[in-house]
Amino acid sequence: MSIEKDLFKLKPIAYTTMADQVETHLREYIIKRSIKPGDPIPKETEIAQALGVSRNVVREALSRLRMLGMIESRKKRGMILTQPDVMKGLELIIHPTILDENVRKELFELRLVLEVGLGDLLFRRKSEEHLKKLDAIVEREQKATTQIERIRCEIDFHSTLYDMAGNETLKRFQDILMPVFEYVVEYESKLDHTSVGSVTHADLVKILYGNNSEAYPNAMRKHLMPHLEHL
Amino acid sequence: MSIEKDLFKLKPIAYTTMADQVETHLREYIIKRSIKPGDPIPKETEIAQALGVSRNVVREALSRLRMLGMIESRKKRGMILTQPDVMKGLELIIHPTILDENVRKELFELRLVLEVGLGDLLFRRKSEEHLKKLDAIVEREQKATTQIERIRCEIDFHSTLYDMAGNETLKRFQDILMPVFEYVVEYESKLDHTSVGSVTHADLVKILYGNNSEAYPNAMRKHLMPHLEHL
DNA sequence: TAGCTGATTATGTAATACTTAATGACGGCT
DNA sequence: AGCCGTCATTAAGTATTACATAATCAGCTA
Repeated sequence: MSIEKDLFKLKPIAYTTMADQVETHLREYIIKRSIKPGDPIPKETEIAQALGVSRNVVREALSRLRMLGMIESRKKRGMILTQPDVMKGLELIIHPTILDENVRKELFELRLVLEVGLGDLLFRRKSEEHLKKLDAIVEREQKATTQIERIRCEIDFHSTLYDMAGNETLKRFQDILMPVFEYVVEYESKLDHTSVGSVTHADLVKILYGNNSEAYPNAMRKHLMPHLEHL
Repeated sequence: MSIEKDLFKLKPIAYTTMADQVETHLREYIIKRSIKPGDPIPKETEIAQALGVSRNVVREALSRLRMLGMIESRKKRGMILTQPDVMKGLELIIHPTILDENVRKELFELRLVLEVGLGDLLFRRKSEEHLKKLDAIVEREQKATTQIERIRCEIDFHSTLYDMAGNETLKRFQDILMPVFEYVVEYESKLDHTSVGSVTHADLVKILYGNNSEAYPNAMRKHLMPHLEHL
């Protein structure tokens, strides 16, 4: 029995196809020649010939890089390297329903970590505009009558925080993960009935208006406490 | 002039190839039928015929999903859905040299955010083992004579923190981003000469040994202060 | 029963031909 | 001379065919 397990650990023998090899070849090519966005890369036929494979295989490899936004191709003009969106890859994989329970849970933990650690970016980049927007959301929330409206405010509030942080990559990260969060929260809400932490959104806004950046992390921790207790 | 800018905003007209369409088709297929890892998906020829495209195009789409680890294929057995590694996509894109300056900076900010927010995971999951390991690293660091050795300790210390957090996804995230961090730190170190925050690694370990999880976030903030000041 | 053999099946690879869009050059027109 | 339309060219996108390869199964034989 343990022998079998050991055998499995040897993994299904890393079988690499021609397309795989061409892909890594292209990556290396790009890196070694330090090709920059906008620079052209060789034609499909040239690559095929140079590597001694069919154009078909080359196209598979290129198709992958294209999906990740690493290259763009126009007819006749050939293909050029493009500045990829770092988070594109994440976006392509993350779909709540195909992720397994545990990974969803881990991603949600990641969110908690991010929001607690967000303080310094917020205090450095906050603006009147953002703070007013938060005020408006808090007000909307207090007037809200339905659960749906409250949840919408909850989402808006935290999204606005990410906006405030002034980090596009982080914001994008959050946008991609959002659907997963909603999924988890929905699950959690079946356990405890939307219990609220001892620090409210209004409290957080008050802190953000001030200058005491030390107060933020633990305030946010208290705000998120209901979630943290699930860990 | 403003007219030209407006024209550019119309974007390069979302030109979608057959492969793109087949790809999204497959994604929808998988999601709508709620196919689980291990389940088989139709044969290449079946897909091609069903969608009225050449097998070639289908293979390009499948090749993409395969790269992301969403499917696996064996000859004859056909293809099966697999549990993708969420961070695979990131790994495929992130290479320090092809990322632009600004993105690298943003990713580094992300790191700072993560480490400050890490506290709750650490206090919930810490173990004697991990703490002892941190002790050892601190000791090694204090005995270190070369700059290289100190940097190695720095990396080990923070990596161990991520281990301690007991979140595989987060750990993987950190592992992927690491090369970028090193890149940024190298850049930073040319500005100020590895100035150290007022809280040392030893101080952090002391806090982690204790029970006061409130102390962690601001301690880590002080530790990272030299970096934070660059924001 | 065990094991060999060959048929079958689905993916991997190659080769060819054609379509389409973008580019540029040529040549004619005002 | 400068503008414009036409046409050839180029490289990517798509389709088709053929074959290689590996895994699986069924059937046959010892």
